[in-house]
Amino acid sequence: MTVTKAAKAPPAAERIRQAALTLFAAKGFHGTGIRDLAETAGLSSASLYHYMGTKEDLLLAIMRECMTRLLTAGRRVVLDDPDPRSRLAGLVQVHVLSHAVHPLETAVVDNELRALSATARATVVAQRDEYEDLWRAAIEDGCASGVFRTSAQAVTRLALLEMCSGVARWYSPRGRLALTELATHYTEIAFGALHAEPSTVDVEAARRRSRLVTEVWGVPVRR
Amino acid sequence: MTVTKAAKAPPAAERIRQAALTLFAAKGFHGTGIRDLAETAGLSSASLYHYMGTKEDLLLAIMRECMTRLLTAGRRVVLDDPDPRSRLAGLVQVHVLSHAVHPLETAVVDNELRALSATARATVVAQRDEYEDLWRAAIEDGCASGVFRTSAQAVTRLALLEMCSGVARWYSPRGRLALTELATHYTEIAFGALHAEPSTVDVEAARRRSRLVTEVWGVPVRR
Amino acid sequence: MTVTKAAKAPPAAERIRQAALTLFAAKGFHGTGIRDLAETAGLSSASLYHYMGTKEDLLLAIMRECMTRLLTAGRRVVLDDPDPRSRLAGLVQVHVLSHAVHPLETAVVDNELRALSATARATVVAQRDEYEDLWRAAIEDGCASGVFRTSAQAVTRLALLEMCSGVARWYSPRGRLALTELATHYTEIAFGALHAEPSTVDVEAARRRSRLVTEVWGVPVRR
Amino acid sequence: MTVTKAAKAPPAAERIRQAALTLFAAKGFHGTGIRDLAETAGLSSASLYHYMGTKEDLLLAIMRECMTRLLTAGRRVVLDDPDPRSRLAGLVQVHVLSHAVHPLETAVVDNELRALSATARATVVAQRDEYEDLWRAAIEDGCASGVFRTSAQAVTRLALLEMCSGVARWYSPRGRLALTELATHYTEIAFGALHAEPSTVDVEAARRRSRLVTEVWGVPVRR
DNA sequence: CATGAATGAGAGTTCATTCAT
DNA sequence: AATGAATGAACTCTCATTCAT
Repeated sequence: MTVTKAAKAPPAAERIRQAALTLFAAKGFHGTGIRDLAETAGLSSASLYHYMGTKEDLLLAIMRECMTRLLTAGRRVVLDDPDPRSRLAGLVQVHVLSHAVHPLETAVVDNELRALSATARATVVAQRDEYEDLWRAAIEDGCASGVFRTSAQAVTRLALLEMCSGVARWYSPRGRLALTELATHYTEIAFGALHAEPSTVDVEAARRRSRLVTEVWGVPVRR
Repeated sequence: MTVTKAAKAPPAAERIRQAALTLFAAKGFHGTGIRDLAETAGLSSASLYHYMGTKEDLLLAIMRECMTRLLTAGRRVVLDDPDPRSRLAGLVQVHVLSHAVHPLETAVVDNELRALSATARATVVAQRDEYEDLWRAAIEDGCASGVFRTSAQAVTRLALLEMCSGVARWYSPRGRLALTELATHYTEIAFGALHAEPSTVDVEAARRRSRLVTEVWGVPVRR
Repeated sequence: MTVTKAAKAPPAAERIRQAALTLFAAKGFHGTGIRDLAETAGLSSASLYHYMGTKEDLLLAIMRECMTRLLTAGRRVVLDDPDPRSRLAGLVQVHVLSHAVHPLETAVVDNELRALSATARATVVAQRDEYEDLWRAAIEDGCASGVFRTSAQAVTRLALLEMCSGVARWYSPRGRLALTELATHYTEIAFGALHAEPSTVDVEAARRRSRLVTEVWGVPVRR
Repeated sequence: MTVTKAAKAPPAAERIRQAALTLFAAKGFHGTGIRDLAETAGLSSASLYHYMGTKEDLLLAIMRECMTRLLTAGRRVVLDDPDPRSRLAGLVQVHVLSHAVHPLETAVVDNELRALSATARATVVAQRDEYEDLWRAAIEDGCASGVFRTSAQAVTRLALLEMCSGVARWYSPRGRLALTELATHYTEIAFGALHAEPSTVDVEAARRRSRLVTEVWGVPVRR
């Protein structure tokens, strides 16, 4: 029956993707051998090539998928929350939750861009630029309407982005900090950095963003 | 004579260090071949081994030196500024300036820890932990004395550290932002994150920290 | 019905043979991969093995079939034309026509013998030796009866054989030279090399040999 | 002393060239593995790459060198013997001697062109075309001045070239046929094919061409 | 001080082939 | 009849490193 089948091991293609994710995140693209991947995925190295092109293709697919998810989530936030304050709060929360719940994917995107060939890299950089533009616009709009204030928008944007991405490097779901608290905390810091009025915690909005991240990644954001 | 020699190209050992720094930062440890290093340093690959041990030794030396400089600077800040507010400001400024002026060294420390063997990594991690402890103590003391306030000290510490380290990833001395402004800006964000009174810009202290970074790295911090 | 089926694509086994012929001739046995074959034949690589044994079996079958046809044709010439002059003319014409009309098969036999294992190669070499013996005997008989003259029969035989086989390497049916002219031309050269009386063109004999090649190969020799 | 050194084994680069020559001729480019080459040359497979670029570079170097020698010899013949009859005789003799004495090089040029990439192949094909043009001009001039006669110059040229190149496939220096006889014999056949007056053997010219081949290849043509 | 020569190990990738479905 | 899945062995080539000179 289909029910019993659901308990089976995931198919090879998925196992390869998972192995690549884990190893690329842990040891880097160049530090990961094809034979590492094969062993972790439980196949022979030759069998990998049934399911993938080159090792670089595998990396590119992972990065593009991750960036696509981030972009999708970011765009949804922009649509759902036109107001600059809640828009930025949404971007921060979606970014932080994505990096906390999917540290492997996001770390690979952050660290392995240089491993891509020039043409492949360009496609990911284009996605990243588009994503960062959502942040840029939110800060710009907020400054224009007076709810944000900063002497250097670009610096603040980059500082906040690096700060939020850093979550992928240290957050552990086993730690004592709940995801919602984490996201809230980062929102507060971001608002502080932009000299905005302290954010009254909008529980409903936070729940919405948690559901959004869940939906976009296809993996539940617990708690 | 030695005087005329001073104008010549730097000695081989220094050229190797510089090549390693550049390449490890640009392509990662595993992405950098010994022949890359040799070519960039202007030697044959065999000649490298007159000046260095293994490739990993080279990486370890770079990382330990960088961490030692950061630690030295951090400790000096702690000695010079016992007050938690100016202490944290000092730590932020020293960290930001170090990362802005020495992005190669700091990026290598941040990104290539995983390339080290377990024992080598432990020594660097110990340094890093000691360094982070300076931040932890500053935040803790500030919270204890009421000048700082945060619902999760550890999270704030990590968020600020990631934010400040991120400078190495994007700051360009060719950009329009001056180093002093950069450091000031990050201090403001940090104070905002800790709900501290806005920092009145202490020009004298800022100069002191700039000199400190210059001294510790042996390379002038311009402007 | 069989009639409608006749218009369809050839069956898989024939498509494989044709693919092997084309690819072995164009890229050599070792330069042709099993996946090349499969793709060209329009099957999966696994499906190939329903119709063939190993890749070498495929090569061997092609070579033996080709040699069998050449031998059959050669033997028929010997039977039809006992006179050394017309016998040699027949051998030349049959060889030249076969190589001009079937350059793939003949090129594979000429170039890929070395790709066969020792035992397989021996069977083809035996056929080739038997075939060359028909030429040897024709030249020997002609010299014995005084219609041919050469200071080194073996050298002349090998020179003529290489010359005639070379046709497969350059003749194009799209060129301006008709097949019958080609065959006649080579006969003249052969007679010159053997100091024979110039051959009066025997149109009827030429037609007979053209029909013979058609029959033996199962493919019409046009014009 | 240098004298004793002269008796030593040839240097690695030369051993590699010799191994490549032998193996490419015997098993073809694709049939020859890098490990075959290494073993035959007496090095490890990694060491090969001290002396060569890719396997294809090695093949290309061999082919270009061979074609350069043939071209050099052919051009010298054209300069030394302007008269079409002796010119063609010279081309035949130089070609036959080169192929008999250097069957490995010439066989590789004849058989492995298809193994080269398009750009590399083009350079060799250009040389081959230039070489064949020497033959074309000799036949054309001879026909124009009436000393040669053929109904299809191009066919005759190709037939003669294939015939002469075939020598590399079967001639053995251990056989009973002397090189000078071989060259003379082929000259006679060529003259017969062109309906030229039988060539009175020009011993002096034959010696000159033997010396030429010796000189161009740097290897003595014995007898 | 500097390097050419050399290599075992391993890189990513393709090979011909088998087999359960 | 046909194939997706799978693999051990081999492929070309590069790796970090050593050593005699």
